[in-house]
Amino acid sequence: MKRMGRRPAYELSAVVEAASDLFWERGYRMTSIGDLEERTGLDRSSLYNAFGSKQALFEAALGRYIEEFQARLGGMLEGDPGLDAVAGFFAGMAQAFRADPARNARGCLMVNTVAELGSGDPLSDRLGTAYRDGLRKAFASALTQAAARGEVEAELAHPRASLLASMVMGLFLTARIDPADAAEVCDAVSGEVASWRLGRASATAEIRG
Amino acid sequence: MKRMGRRPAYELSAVVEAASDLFWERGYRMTSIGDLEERTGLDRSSLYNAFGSKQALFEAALGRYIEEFQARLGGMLEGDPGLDAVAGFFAGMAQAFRADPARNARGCLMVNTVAELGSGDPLSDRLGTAYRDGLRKAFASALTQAAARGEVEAELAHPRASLLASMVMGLFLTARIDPADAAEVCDAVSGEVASWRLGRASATAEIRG
DNA sequence: TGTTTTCTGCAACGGGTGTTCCATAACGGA
DNA sequence: TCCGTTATGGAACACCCGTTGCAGAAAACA
Repeated sequence: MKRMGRRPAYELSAVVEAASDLFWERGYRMTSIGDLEERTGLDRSSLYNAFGSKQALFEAALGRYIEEFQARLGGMLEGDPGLDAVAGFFAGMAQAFRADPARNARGCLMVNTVAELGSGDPLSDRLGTAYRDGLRKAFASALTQAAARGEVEAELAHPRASLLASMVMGLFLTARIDPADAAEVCDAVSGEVASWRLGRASATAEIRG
Repeated sequence: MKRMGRRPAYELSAVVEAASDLFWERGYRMTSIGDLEERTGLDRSSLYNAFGSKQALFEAALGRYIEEFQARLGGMLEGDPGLDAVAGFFAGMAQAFRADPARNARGCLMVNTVAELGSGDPLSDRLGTAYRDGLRKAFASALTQAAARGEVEAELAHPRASLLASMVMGLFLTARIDPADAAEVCDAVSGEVASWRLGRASATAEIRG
């Protein structure tokens, strides 16, 4: 039989979430072990006992963040999504930016990480690519379904999906400069997306409305 | 009469450029004085004698970068620009990404800096806002002129300019993940911009062509 | 040439970093 | 209760960082 020892005084998921928040605000390099102690409430020794290194804790935080992000992205695909779902996704971003500007001034942990660690770092490369692919696939899936319904042109689904993936990253970065401004850009994107509907000559009606 | 002392053994602009390159590749925090010594060829004491601090050198590097970037942006506005100039700007980005993928995997120094220092840092806030405004004004100017010619709708000029500004940031971030992919997205953006021309229902012709 | 001013090379400093070690505390099973 | 195991708290480690001080070299003027 396996013998048990002293039980942790913390909840691991809560620690990862707290660490994630901190990395999100300050970035990997700027966040020190001391900061993590303060935020998580755990002593350094407990952190090292649980994760082994700062980098491993960072990986755990990134993993958690990506999972959550993918889940929210999956929300866009629920219930036979069409062009409205794509436009709605950006409208939702706008709403989120406006609802809590201070929180959204952090942008996106994954975007920040790619910019900070950049290309060359294996972790950043791997997760950055996965992040981009997740975005692209979600948009491509929605736009392909919209095309099947005759809402948009089928052959533009994939280039437009890639475009929107880059757009999302740009929006998170813009939010880091000015969340209110980013919200307006979200609305503009939403309008442009709506204008992709076949049979309309311009996006005016969407933006005016 | 003013007495002169020993003359510097370096060219200041070359030092700033070398430092800029290094910050561009590794970010502010990741770049150490030792790295800067190695890259610039100057001793620490000479660097401190010339600039006073690491942060001041970074500011000089950022200033140089922004100037150069604004100049390239101004190129878009030369000679009565219209919608083609805007589409061409993104086509030019695509070309640059493809011509030197390794170099462009660094993305954009300003974009990286905003993501790294984030909101809160006064330098990043100031320069980030200036960077975004520069992009927006350039696009707005071109789109407004295009509208005056009847190429596009006038009332969409400003929201679309903001959208494109965020798009550019997203493109530089995408380039950091995969320059070849970023080049394709540039082409897609170029096609979408071309489709803004009044009297066409879709972007198909632009992208097919 | 001598003096003044500036730049250069080298060494060191104080502070902060991520990490490790160890004694002790808390728990489960024998 | 004793033992094995695991978590905790605290101190200390070695290292790297940005920065500074200082003695000497180089240039311009008297």
